[in-house]
Amino acid sequence: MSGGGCSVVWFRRDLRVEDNPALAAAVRAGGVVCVFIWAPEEEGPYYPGRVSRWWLKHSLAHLDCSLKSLGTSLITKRSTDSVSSLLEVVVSTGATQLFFNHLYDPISLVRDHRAKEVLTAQGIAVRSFNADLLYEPWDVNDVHDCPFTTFDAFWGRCLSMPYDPDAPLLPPKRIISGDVSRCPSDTLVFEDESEKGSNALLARAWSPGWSNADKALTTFINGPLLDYSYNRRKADGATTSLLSPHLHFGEVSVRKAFHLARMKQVLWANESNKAGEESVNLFLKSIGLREYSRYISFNHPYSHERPLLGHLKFFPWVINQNYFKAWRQGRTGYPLVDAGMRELWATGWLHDRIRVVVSSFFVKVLQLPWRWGMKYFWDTLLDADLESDALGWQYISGTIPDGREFDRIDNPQFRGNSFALVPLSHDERKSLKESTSVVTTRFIWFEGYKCDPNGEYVRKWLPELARLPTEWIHHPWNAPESVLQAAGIELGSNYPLPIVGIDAAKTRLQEALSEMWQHEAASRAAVENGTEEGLGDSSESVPIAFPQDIQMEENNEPARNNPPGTRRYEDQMVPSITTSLVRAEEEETSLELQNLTEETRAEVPTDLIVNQEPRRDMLNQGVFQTTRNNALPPPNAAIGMQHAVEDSTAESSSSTRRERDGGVVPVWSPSSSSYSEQFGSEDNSIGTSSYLQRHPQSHQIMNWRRLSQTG
DNA sequence: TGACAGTTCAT
DNA sequence: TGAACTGTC
Repeated sequence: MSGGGCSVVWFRRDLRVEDNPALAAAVRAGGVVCVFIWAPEEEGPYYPGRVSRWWLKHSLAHLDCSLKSLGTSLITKRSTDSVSSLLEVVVSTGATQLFFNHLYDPISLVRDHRAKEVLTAQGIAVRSFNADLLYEPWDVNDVHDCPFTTFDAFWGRCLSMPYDPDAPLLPPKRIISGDVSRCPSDTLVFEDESEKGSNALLARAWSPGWSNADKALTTFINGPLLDYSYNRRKADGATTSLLSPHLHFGEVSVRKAFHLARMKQVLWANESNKAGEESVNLFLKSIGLREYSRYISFNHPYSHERPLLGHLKFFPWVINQNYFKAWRQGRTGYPLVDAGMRELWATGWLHDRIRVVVSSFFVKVLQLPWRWGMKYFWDTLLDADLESDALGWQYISGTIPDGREFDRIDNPQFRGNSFALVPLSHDERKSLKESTSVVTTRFIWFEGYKCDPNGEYVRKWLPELARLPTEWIHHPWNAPESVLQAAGIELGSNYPLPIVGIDAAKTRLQEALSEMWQHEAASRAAVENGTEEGLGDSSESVPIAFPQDIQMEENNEPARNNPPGTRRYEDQMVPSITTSLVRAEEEETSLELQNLTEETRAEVPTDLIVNQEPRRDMLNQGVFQTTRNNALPPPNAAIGMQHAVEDSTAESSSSTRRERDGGVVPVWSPSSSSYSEQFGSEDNSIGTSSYLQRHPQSHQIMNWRRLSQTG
């Protein structure tokens, strides 16, 4: 044991000992105290769901075990204020240094900045590291030194950076423990009695913990990766990497995954194995999307609750809690959607393709507000991840520049080939011959035939449809009565009729979109006239509250011991999932968060430590520095007036640059505090979608500074 | 080789 | 829908 002068390593979502830069730096510095602080109330409405807490519990136990074998252990603290608890740990152990790895969700950005400030003020040396990304968000910029606004451009840049992502670090061989005799652990409670039964099933399918994650990675790289491109569209999870929950909790290093996959790619390229090469590209792209979600979150910290494209704030979402309930329960009448929702409920897992199916349906057919769907995913997914889920839902909702176009449920295809007008098959013609119908085409749900061609997935999760022939499995509403009878199905009775017809959905979508554009135009006109500043802003920027039935579903059963601030979905058929507290005062909370975050972004990192280590530490000089509006391209005529005005009033900022390994780390001065985010102009339009070309007035990302003023 | 139709797939 | 790709003449 070493006495004072030890280092505290603050573990969060980096629950591994391998390639953990904060841990490695602490080990090099001498005595180490490892701490995990459980303060879920700090997450506000994003209190972790049942399955997510289950994972965390086991991952922490696993980490503790590894640390014990290396010579120390994991101190756990229950808290409602992470920073205060952190300070207590530092004081009680006599530590002089704090090390942690970066997170990029809005709450962590604020919290970590505060931790740096508070501890630095106490004379503690604070250093933070990149353990979660290939490249830090502020290192990936376009030729104007602005952040990218489309994935393709972003990822293209990542793959052509002048320096490779850091090679993964080996686990420490031994850790000298700091003095924790005056720093006892709290017992952390991650599940209540009622949840234990459901959670027990999870252990059959999943093994949390960093070394299990490492095994999963190796298994995937040496096995399913080869056929990843061929298999990836199938609905069952057997061919995906299954790494996402491990990645969420930082049990596996994304850099290790990247380097291992790249090595395979080189190997397969030498063997002229085209499919293998393509598989690696696709796998790396999915890693890239995860990177991009952090990038978006860092550059637009409101992206989990506001559309990034301004005009979408005028979209009249359908506020229908019965639709929402039917979707959650898997009773929409669309078999693939229902199968997916039931799998999600039962297992906490969904194949990526099915996530796209159920969320597209949610947004485009039911036209429910995407944040409701995102919140439900948050509560139920094993790999719930705020940044990735926000990006996914914004993509599906068409609220990011390269997202799915919203105005495309039109004829006759629903984007993504989900609905297609197809000729009747031979069998169908035959079966319809007896009737007098002259129909020769029909709508089917085409996506179903792509990712579940034989209907096995649907039959697995919807046993009531098990006897329906494959021909009709994805569109039972088209099946002849005789077929339904033979399969024991009575639509509207033991399986629902579609709750919304596709034609009705298309009609409503068109009406809603024209309403949206009208409001958008009116708002813009008002702003340009200077009469009514931001007409419509008052409603636009207030997120639609989560549904009452979630909010009001208090759990009244006294025997249950829910974590504070949780609610239940009582209407679900499967018992015992908890959902997080829905904010009662949504508006205030958002505003507070935004202001806090803005404050964070407006300041220079207070990284006062002189770097002694050669490489990775240098990367951290610019940690959580603010934005780069000093490098914005000239205001574009196509961009709304209010932006031009803001640009003209924006303070110019100065920056200095430091050389690092051929790269450059920006260090921003306090004068770069004004934040004005906008899209580049046409000349900057790498990957600009046709949608935006058709609607240049919408070619802007919602300005977050204005939001915080008007929200 | 090149024009053209059919196809596939979107981050 | 439309860009990129495939196959045919």
